[in-house]
Order: sequence, then C-alpha cells, then structure tokens
Amino acid sequence: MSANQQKLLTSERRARTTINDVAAALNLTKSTVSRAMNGYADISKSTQNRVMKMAETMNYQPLSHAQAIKTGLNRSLGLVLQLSDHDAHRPFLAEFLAGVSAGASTEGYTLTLASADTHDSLIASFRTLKQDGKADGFILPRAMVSDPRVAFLRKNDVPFVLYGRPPDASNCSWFDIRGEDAMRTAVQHLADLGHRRIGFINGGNIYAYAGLRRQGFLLGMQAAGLRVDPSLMLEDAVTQEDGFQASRRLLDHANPPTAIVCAIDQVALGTYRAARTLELRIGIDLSVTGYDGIQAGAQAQPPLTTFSVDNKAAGARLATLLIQQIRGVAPAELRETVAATFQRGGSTGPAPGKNDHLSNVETGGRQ
Amino acid sequence: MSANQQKLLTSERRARTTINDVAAALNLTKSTVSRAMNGYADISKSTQNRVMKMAETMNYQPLSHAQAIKTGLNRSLGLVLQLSDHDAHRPFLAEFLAGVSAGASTEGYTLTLASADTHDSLIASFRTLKQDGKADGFILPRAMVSDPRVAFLRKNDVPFVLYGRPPDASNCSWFDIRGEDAMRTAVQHLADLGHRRIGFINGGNIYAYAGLRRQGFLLGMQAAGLRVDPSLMLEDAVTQEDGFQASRRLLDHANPPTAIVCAIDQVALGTYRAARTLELRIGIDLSVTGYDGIQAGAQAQPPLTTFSVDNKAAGARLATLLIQQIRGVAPAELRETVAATFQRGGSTGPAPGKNDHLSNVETGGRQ
DNA sequence: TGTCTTGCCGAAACCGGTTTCGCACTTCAC
DNA sequence: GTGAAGTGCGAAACCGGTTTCGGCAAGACA
Repeated sequence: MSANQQKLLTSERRARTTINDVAAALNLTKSTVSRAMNGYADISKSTQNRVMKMAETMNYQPLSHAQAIKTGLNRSLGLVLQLSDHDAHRPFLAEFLAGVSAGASTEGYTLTLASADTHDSLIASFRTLKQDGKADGFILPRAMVSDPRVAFLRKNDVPFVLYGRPPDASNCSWFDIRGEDAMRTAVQHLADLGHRRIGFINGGNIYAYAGLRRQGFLLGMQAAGLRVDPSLMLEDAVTQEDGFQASRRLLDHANPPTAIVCAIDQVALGTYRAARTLELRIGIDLSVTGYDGIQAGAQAQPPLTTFSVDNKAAGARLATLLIQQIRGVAPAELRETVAATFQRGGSTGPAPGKNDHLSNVETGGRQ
Repeated sequence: MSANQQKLLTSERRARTTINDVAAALNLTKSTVSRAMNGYADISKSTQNRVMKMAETMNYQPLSHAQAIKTGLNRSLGLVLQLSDHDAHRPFLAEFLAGVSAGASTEGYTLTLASADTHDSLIASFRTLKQDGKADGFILPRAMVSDPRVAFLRKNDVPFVLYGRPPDASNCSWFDIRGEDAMRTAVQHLADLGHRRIGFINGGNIYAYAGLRRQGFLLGMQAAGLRVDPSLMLEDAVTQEDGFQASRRLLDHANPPTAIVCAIDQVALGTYRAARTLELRIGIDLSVTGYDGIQAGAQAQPPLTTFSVDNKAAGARLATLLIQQIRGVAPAELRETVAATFQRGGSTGPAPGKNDHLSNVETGGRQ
C-alpha cells in the first residue's frame, strides 16, 4: 500500500484511535493502558485515572471484536425470534426490540438478532450464535413452562435472562410484569362494580404467565369472597378467534357470567365479537377486562379496560440485567418484577341484573 | 492455568477448530490455508480443494471477529429501527426481521439491530455501528423521498440496500414490491366492476412509495379511460384515523366516489369506519381496496380486497443483495422488484347506481 | 546497611485470523 | 546448459487488543 493510500485511509475512513495511540499519548505501553482500563489491581490509581481521562478525551473505545479474539466476549446480546409465536407478541415487538437495543447501547453493547421457525433450528441458533462469539448471552422473550432454551443454555453455562418467570427458577434471572396482580385487581374492580359471576379466559398454557394469572384470578375471587365456578374458567386462548370461541362457551352457559376476565387483550377482543353476535352491549350487559394494553383495545368501542405493559422499558431492563450477569453477577440476584398499569376503559360497568339497584333502567338482565 | 483447567476448557467449551488445526491436519501453514479459503490465485487448485474439503469435514469456519480485526468486516448486517415510524410498519416487523436474519444466515452472516428515536441518534447509530465494526453494511427499511440515511451512507461509502425505490437512484441498490402495479390493478378491478368515480387515498408523502403508487393510480385511470377528479385524490394518510378522516372528506363530497383505492390497508380500515358512520355497506354501497395484506384486513367484515406483500421474502432478498454488495458487486446491478399478490375480498363489488343493471335490487344508490 | 516485600509498570507472548514478501522449484526459450 | 519467467508455498509481520511474567525502585524490617 502506498503512502498516499495510507494517508487516504487515515483521513477518509477517519481511522479509529487505538490503544496504541492512547499509550503513546501517555508515554505508557499498551499493556498498561489495557490493564488500567480493565481495572487491574497492579495499576496505580493515579495512572488509571490518567488513562481513563485520556481515553475519554481521545474518544477511545476498545474494538469489541479485537477484545473478543482473546476474551471470547463480544459485547453483544443475542435474541432469537420464534415465528411460531402467536400474534399477541407481534405488536410489541418493535417497542420491545427498541428497548433492548437502547438498554444494550447505554452499556456499549449491541443486539444480535436471529430467527428460527422449527424447534431444532431454535436450539441450533443459540448454539452457533454463542460458538461464533456473536452473542455473549441471550434474552429469552416469553418464558415457557418447560423451556428448551433454558435447558440448553443452563446446561452450557451461557448467561441468559428471561422475560417471564418460569416454574423452575433455579439459576435463572428474569424480568417480568406481575400479571397475577393485574388479574387480582381486575376481579376486585369487577367485584366493586357488583359482579358476582365472573368468568376467566386464560392465555397460552405453554407459557409461564398462564399459571400466574390463573392464580391471580383465584386470589382475587377469594379476596372478594366470590365462589369460583370451574366451568367458568377456560384455558389456552391466545388469538382473537380463540377468545371468540371461549367467550361463546361462557356466554352460552346455563348461568352465564356478567363479566369476563381475559388474560390477553386479543382474547378480550374476541369477547367483543362474541358479545356482538349475542347482541350484548360491552360495558353494560357484559363487562370485559384484558391485559397487555394493545392499541386495538384502546380503539375498540367501547375502549377496553385493561392493564398496559411498557414493553420498551421491559426490554431495556432485560438488557441491563443480562449485561450485569455477563459481568459476573449471580443470576439469582438479578430478578425484577414491576406492576402493570390499570387502564380503565368503557368495557367494564356495573353488573346488570334484577337485584342490582345501580343498573340502568333500560339495561335489563338477559334471558 | 493448570493442565487440568486447560483440559476442562477444551472439553467443556468444546473448543472450536481453528485455522491452525486445519493447517496441521494437512501439513500446511495457516497462511496457506487462509489464502486457499479466500481463493487467492497463488494457491494451486488441488491444494485449495484439499483445504476446502478438510475445512468441511473438520467443520471449520473462521471466527468472524478474528477476521474482522484485520479486514474490518464482521460478516454482519446492520438494521436501525425507527420508532417514529407509523404503525403500519409494525405488524410486518417480525416477519421482515425473520426474513432478513434468515437470508443473512444462509451466507454465514448475522443481523445486528439498533434503534433510534430522534433524527440525530439515527445517524449516530449508523456511524457507531460502522465504526465499531458491528455492521458491514445496512438494510434501510422504508425508503424515503429525501433520505438522510442514504445521504450519510453514500457519503461515507458504506454499503446499503433499500427496501423501496428512492427518486435519486444514483449508486443505490434496492428491493421493492411494485406498489404502482398494484394500484393500477386495483383501478382496473374497480373499473371492471363498473365504477367510474374512484377516489384515491395515498400514504405517507415522505416515503418513496407514495409517488409510485399515485402514478400507478393515474395510469390505471387512464388505461380504464376514466376521468381523474383531483378533488378525489388525497395524500399522506398513514393511520386508521387518517384514513377515517380522509374517507369522510371523500364521502362528504358533493359527487362522492363509489370506490376508494387506498395505498395502505390501515387507511382502508379507516374507510370502513367512515362508511359505518354514514351507514354505507362496504362492498355494496362503497368499494374499497387496500395494500399490504395485514391480518386485520382479512378479519374485517367484509374481508378487505387488497394486495398482500411477502415481507419475510423481502427481508431475505434484501439480505442477500446487501451481502453481494459487500462482496463487491456494484450497487446499480443489485436492484429487484416483485409484484404484490392480488387478494380479492368482499370489500369490492359492482358499482351501485341507477343505471347499473348488475346492482342488486335492494342495493339502491344513495342520495 | 542488607534483605525482603510490595507496588507498579514494561516486555513479550498470545488470541485467530490476513497479507506481504521471498524463496525454492519447475518450465520454457535460447 | 543456462538464464528468465512463472508457480506454489512457507516465514514472518501485522491487526488491536489481553494476559503472563519478570524486573526495577521504594519502603519495611532486622
């Protein structure tokens, strides 16, 4: 390469400042600079400060893949999309990914994305991503009850953080929204409105959240002093169509509920459809609550009473938890939950019925 | 490190086979192996074959970040999400990203994701991603008419591929769906059904597709021999609410259209709402077409006549185009378009009106 | 004053690749 | 038979970091 070309490179590609540049500027060797930046004990506090300051002013940041060749760590977080996931996941994806990458970038990390459609390719994705040093650890959206990703990563000692709380918590770190509290609050809210027969349509049974939300519903019923009718509790509804079918079953019940608690907004929208086919007015003849805070719920008529979830913030927290774990913090110490935000819409109203003095005159009970 | 620990590492972390292993197995030096794998001319065909075969059987693949330290290329594609993007983008994101990462992985590449909310952070994302060697090139979703990303990347000689065709095509490669053909087909379809007054609601003006689709609409009108009424052409509608407002304006027209061509499904759903408020029956009193093929359109009553787009395939193609460009193919040679798939729903029907012998008896014209 | 720590840093090896350079060996022309 | 050109590979430098090792100087202790 000619001197001219060299010069061109330096100016045009605005050559990065390397560790050598920093070392030269301080009259130190690069080994000293390296150890100073990594906080080795055998570097004096004063030189460490000098190095740090100089790195700051020279805008020096070590090249992650140059470090990776020796350390094996690339400063990048992995995330594998599963296309088989039901649609409820989709609307959040943009916010969630934005949150993850934002959280990662505040610590100098980046996000590496892969996708898988089959079960085998799922595990293979994790394997190659880790082996090729493309990811130092993984974020696992949608914790499942029996999670093959967890099994694989745990076995291979790869750091990971779950979005959700699995039943087998050993050596896991996680972030989650307390969906169970939301379900409990939903029941409370409905009970306060005078409802006594409350149905429940749970989400996907393979996911960890389903068990929690069922429990939350039961706790709410108990706290409100209401009897639980097992025939009013349905499981495993993840789409709007599922919600429609399940709602029809509940509403066709000999003694139908006056309110339905749904574990997922999409399902609640299915309840809207079911109510429409029966000419029941949502919020008057039938109350419904959801969970997730999707946009379609807010746009529905009437707006859905639900619990909104900040998926962007969740992604950001997951990223920082994972980074801490990669840096050595024990997984069991990295567990966090936050509450969902109750969002009252028009889909919940006073319980209808003859013995309800609150009910509107024109709102007769049905049958 | 003790010999024991060394052994442990080797067995447990299933040490990768390195270039040295391959060289040793063949009694060659690693420099020869490297040049053989990279197709240097000064390596004989026979040794190249031997090396390739051995690499295959030993399952050797060079560590991308080890190469990157010398070459600057990391075998990873960059993609920066813009949260400000309107919602129409969201439902496709999962498929699109899955397509990109799938396309990338077939060539041994991975996908690096970043996000930005402000304009400044957008360009900054590109800059740092490239400077830190986290991305060899970029995929730019949603080409804009005046695209700051393009300006920046072009100036800095960073490879990129657009999803969409910008007006200033110089030195750009792209993949796109021919939305203009779809608009033309939509008009043709409506004209065949007897419609003569056809409105048009275009999408976001900042995006490159808007100009193309408008042109397609006009071509369709011309081909059908229909007069274009400028007051029936509206612009810049990207949300359902936009579509509602625009549709109301069209339907409140003194001489309203009997059909509306929408450049976006979300907007078409807004037309549904507008029609409902005027008690117009979609597909009977008013025909509507969309574009995108979102799920909500298929679920609407009646199902939306639209043009569906395979975003997963698009993502995959974009990835391979970008990889080719990174490998040296000239950008101008990497341009591809495909057609959208016409999907007839119930939202388009015979034109209503007194002089239409096809119209159902009970379907009177309005006014 | 001599020796033994201790603190602090430089020298050099190393990570897994790429790339330049030069040398030995053939091939060909004369 | 000799020189020149061309072929095919090894040796070694290099990329930008990390990590081990060793040594010097200052202080501690006897």
